[in-house]
Amino acid sequence: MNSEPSWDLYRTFLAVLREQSLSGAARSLGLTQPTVSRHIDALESLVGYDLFIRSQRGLSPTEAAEDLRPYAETLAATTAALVRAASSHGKEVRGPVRLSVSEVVGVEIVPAILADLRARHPDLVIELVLSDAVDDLIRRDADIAVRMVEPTQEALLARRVGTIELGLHAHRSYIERRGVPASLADFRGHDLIGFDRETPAIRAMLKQMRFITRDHFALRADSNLAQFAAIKAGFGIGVCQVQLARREPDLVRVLPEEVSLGLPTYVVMHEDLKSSPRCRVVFDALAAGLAAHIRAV
Amino acid sequence: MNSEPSWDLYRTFLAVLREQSLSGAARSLGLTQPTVSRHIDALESLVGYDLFIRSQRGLSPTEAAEDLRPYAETLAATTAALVRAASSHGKEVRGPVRLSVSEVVGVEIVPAILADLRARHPDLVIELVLSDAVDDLIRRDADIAVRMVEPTQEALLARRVGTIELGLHAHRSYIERRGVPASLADFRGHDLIGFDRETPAIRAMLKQMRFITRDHFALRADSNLAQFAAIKAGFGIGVCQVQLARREPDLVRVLPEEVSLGLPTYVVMHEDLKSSPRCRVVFDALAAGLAAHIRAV
DNA sequence: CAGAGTTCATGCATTTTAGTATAGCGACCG
DNA sequence: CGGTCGCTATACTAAAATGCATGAACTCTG
Repeated sequence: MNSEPSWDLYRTFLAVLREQSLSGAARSLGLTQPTVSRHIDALESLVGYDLFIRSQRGLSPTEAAEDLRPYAETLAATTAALVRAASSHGKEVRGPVRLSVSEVVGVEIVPAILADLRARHPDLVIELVLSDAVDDLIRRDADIAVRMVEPTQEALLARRVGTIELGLHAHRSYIERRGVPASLADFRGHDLIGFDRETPAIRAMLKQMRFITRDHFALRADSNLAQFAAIKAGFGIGVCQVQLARREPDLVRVLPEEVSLGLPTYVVMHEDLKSSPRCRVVFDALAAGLAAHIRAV
Repeated sequence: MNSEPSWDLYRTFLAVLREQSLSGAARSLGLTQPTVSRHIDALESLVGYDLFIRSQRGLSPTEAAEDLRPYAETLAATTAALVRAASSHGKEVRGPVRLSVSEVVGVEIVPAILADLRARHPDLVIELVLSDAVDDLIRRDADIAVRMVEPTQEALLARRVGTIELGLHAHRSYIERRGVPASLADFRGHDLIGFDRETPAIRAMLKQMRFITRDHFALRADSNLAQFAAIKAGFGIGVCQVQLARREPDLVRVLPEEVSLGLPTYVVMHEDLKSSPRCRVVFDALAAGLAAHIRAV
């Protein structure tokens, strides 16, 4: 137990965890393999036990190393956030802003908003992360996020932009081929598009459709984007955002009375960043753009 | 914009922020002043602007440096957590566990629980932090926390241990001198002990005592511990935990019907740590100890 | 089964980084 | 007002970390 080790050891440690080899880690860090090797040696002699099992085709992490991984990941995310914050100090709107949104929102909604924003601020750089993880902001994986649950952390600044509505939809070609189900019970004879693994959000949805379980699905996909694409391709009936479906002339809503779920939608940002002009601008643009999207008929 | 800088620069940066001088930072880090100076120089040339204003009596951080501070603090907390996690790997219950509890809980309740625990596990080391900050766990400032609000982060493992009840109390000597107030309106003629700055928790309490405002207090202290001590010293009437007051033979409860507030109490831990025996043991001991304390007559 | 392409480990030279010593400047105190 | 003490900045030296070159072991492929 010497004095605290160099923080660089943790960076190397994480790289080795990710690359599963000293050589790979060295490449990704811009170092050489012996250096990486020495870093890991130092870390291991520091903690007093082995972190990796060496072999000729790489290093495989021990259980202990995996336990330490989340800390190292947090460190990496935080240094990245620090660099982002540092690289864009000042009153101008410039530098990187890291954005975390869901797949569907990131592909179908925000690009237009960002394009418009970028036109107004040519020095703005957007890093777009497609993720639903709620703690992205706390862990500094992102500066700004769009989330469908109300944020409860005090350190977060949230603005509600309306309610995204989910509903059942199908392509016109499918409806012409198979007809419209008259009721939920009528689903038995239809091709349903649904989830693969169950998540809390999905459980809420299922409460409305008690007859439906995972077994009824003819296509199972966890990606909402893939589900949406399947609906548009006429594969069958599935859930998607009502506001998005309206933009597609050939999508029709199915059983709007029986199945509807509103997702309160928020733009969320760390409170620390509210004094940052570039984050402020992106935050406001997102809030305005999403609100307009949600209100659109 | 070179390749990523050494993470050690961030550590030095934080030390300089804290010590407000290169020499002080060097002392706290076990480095020398020129080294620290070079680190700061490197960081400044990297971000492209000044982080500190040099003077003969130290360095004062610029606004930009203060903006970066929270990131550096997170880094420090995370490395510390990593070291803690690393230093206690294995099946035995040993090594440090960092505990974050409120002042009152930390002084009046937990010590007994910890003493008992330590007797059973002599290799356990407890780091006790007296804090109410809700994000201590996410930021890895602590491994385990006792909180009076329900945690909402998914990554947290929480166990409810009961409800801590708050009520008005006074020392017998005070009551003998001044009598018991007959109603809330009767408080005017009494010496009240209360808060200095208003917090969300206090606002909830105040709803029950609409007649009372900050101006009525004869003693204002933000420290609940100081308030409790003042009550015990016979200074006047104040709010404290009912379960704690019961242990003091000379404390009597005032207006139990009119003023009562239940705080749902949780022991909270990061989900990552549930596989760590030492954390598990502390978590369970806290849960059991607090539950027993709350149930005690 | 041999050769190409990986991997990690090790010895040595070099570069980088840290430490030592010192000078200069300002504040504080008697 | 002079002496002391603290701070930072700079030149020089020592140490430490890195890179290079190489060797040995293993995998994959033709």
